[in-house]
Amino acid sequence: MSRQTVSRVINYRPDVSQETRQRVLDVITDLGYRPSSVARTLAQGRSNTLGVVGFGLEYFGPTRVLAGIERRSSERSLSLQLGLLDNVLPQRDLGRVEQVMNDLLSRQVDGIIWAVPGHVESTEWVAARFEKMAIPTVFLNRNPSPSQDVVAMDGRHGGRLAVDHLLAQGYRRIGTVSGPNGWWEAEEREAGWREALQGARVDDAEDLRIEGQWSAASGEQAFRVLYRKAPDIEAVFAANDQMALGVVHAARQLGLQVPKDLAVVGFDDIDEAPYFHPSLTTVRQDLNALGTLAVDRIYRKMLVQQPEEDRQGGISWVRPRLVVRESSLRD
Amino acid sequence: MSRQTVSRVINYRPDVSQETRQRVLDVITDLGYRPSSVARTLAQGRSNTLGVVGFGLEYFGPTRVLAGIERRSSERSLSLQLGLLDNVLPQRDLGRVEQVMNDLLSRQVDGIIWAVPGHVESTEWVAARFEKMAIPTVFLNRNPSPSQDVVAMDGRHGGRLAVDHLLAQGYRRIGTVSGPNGWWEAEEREAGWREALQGARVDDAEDLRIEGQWSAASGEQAFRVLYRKAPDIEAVFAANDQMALGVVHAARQLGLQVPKDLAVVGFDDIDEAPYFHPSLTTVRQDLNALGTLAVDRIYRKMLVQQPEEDRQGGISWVRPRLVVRESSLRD
DNA sequence: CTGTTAGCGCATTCAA
DNA sequence: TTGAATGCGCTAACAG
Repeated sequence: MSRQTVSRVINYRPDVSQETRQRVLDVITDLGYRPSSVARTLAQGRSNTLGVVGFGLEYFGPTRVLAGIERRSSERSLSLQLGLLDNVLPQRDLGRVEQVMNDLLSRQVDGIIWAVPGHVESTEWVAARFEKMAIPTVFLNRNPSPSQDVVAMDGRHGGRLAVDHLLAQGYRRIGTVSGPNGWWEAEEREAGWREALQGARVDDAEDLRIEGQWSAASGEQAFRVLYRKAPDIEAVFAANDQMALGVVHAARQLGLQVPKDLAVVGFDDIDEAPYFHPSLTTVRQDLNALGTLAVDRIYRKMLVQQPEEDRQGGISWVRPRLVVRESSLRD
Repeated sequence: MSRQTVSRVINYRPDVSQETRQRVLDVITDLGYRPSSVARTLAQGRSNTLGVVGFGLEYFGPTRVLAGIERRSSERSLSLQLGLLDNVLPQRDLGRVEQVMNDLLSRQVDGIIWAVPGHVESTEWVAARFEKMAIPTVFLNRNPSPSQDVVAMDGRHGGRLAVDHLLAQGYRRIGTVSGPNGWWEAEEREAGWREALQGARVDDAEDLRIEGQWSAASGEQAFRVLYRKAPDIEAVFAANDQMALGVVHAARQLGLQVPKDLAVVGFDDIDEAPYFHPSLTTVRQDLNALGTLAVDRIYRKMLVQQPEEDRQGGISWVRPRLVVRESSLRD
């Protein structure tokens, strides 16, 4: 029997007779034969593999997104080739970036999901880097661009949800501990805070904004500074749950009770949030959905033969929702 | 110029003249030539890739270990091929396991790190599954076996540290909320608890042991039951920080103050632990080191030509350490 | 429905 | 130090 016939069988081609197919299958299981996807990739030029450029594994968000990507990929029978970056600014660690990209490309991945958090100082660079690349790419959580496919969480909406909730309870002096300057997600959440306040005709809020670094320690530190500057602050929207935890911690040490003296809302809804003391009101993101969407999106791009055709790009938003717990409830 | 010469250049072979080498390198950068690792793998039979079989990305431990593995791999110029399992019992999800293993093997990975948490009901199966496999393999966090290479966290030691700390402060009625029955790591930590108590001649502790499921919710639930059975309980060693958080939560609702009425010690030292209220005493594991060690270990195995030679197996332990905070401090 | 020929891009072996 | 022949395991295109 020829190798061709075998190839046809393992590729589920219809043009093989039933008995031949069965005979081949029997021998295959007998011999424990395992088709080499390496050879197959070389011959076909495609690998059924997705390249994912991620950002560390120390943060909650990126990790959960990756989990979503992994699950959806395996459902679609795609393997993952993973490369992680430690710096939000790829251009600051060119060596590593080139190593990762090179690895992905030389392995013939069929598409790339760029899951490194967006940052003002990197958007230009990333756009340029991918400009001439012929490979289908989907970007996660960065600013929309007409020429790119982006899948993102609507942090602005989330910020509005959080602040509207606080406003609805009568709070007016509402501050925010934002994420690090320059991070796209941080700026979106902050914009949501600002828009909600403007919508309620609350002015002079800019002095109630302070930068954090995502960590609980930075949240604690930030609130200390904020409180010194504006002791009349009534509520805080923190751009993630860890910082919210830090804010609560600082408030307690400053003799403030949460939520009695200070209302706090976080962002993410990490698993521990319901068990904090007080339990934390927060904005929940469906990170898993984000990953799923990214895979589906790139999967479609991969199927299209003409790379020129649906270059339309565009952004898909995933909307977060508010989860109200104790930390924001005025008595 | 022949392809052979090019091949020699990109493989850093010594037998090329300086000028030829330079000429080739120039042309390479000019053309943006990128060697195909697929073709290289096919020709050489090795891929410079590590296969990692991990366990979800929803848990703290496995994720951090993976981070350590990734970092060390990239330092050693190894790529990662990732496959995730959702069930601790591989034999319960045969389809997925075979899919993952098949994928790794058909891609010619040079070694496999099995990073699925050990479980009594799976140890037999896993051992059998890898018995005849010729590929270098290192196992993470499972029971030592003479024939296998295992890298593991010494949870037993960690448990002893936690309980000795409680004993040193005069507590005697020390309970434990363990991890799910059957999980190797859970049983090790529990064994540490038991050994420490026996070492201090504290008997009758078995009624103070209750099973949790790693989650904060399960910890809360467990402590409620425990407290009902034994209201004289003075301290709790929880097998992870989330459950410890749940215990604190339950205690508070039961009218107990931590640490005044109940001392609590966790395990893991998640980033939020210092910011809990009260801040959480816990056993810190260097998960990054665990990953690093695993990569180093398999790297060495990969280099050995004779697969038979150093079949000695053996286990490498990583020792956790105690971090004392408020939740366990009497007075 | 099945077999033949050719080639994917590289490394190994041997010859020059 | 360089080049030529051969094969890694598979699939595309064509022929039968």
